[in-house]
Amino acid sequence: MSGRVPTAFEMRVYDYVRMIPRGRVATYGNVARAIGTKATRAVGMALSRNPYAPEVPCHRVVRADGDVGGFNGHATGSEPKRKVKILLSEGVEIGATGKIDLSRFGWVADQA
DNA sequence: GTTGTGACGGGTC
DNA sequence: CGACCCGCCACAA
Repeated sequence: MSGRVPTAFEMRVYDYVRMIPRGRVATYGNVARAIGTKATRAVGMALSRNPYAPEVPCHRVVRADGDVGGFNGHATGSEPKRKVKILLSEGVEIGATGKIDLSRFGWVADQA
């Protein structure tokens, strides 16, 4: 199994993402800001390494544009975005382009 | 210790 | 509108 131990930074990301409620989504920049950093990319990197899946709902973390991001973004034609389906299952509305209305589903820890 | 890259964001051309 | 660039922090080689 993985001999790699998650760093404190990654733990902050997981801890925040883990408490995202169902039917809501947070943006990378939002998470980065919430844990006290500006590295939106580092947040994505931590989620890519997400050893706590599916406990940590990485699919609930989307881009600031409302796009699902790159965790499954190679859905060309016949292969639908798996994470998108999960989000739809959780009650998140997604446009035909795969965009999410952050003004409605965008979640912030401050509201928790 | 240095270099490059990354599941990003925002600004500019 | 889309394409391009820069900057951000963290991590792997």
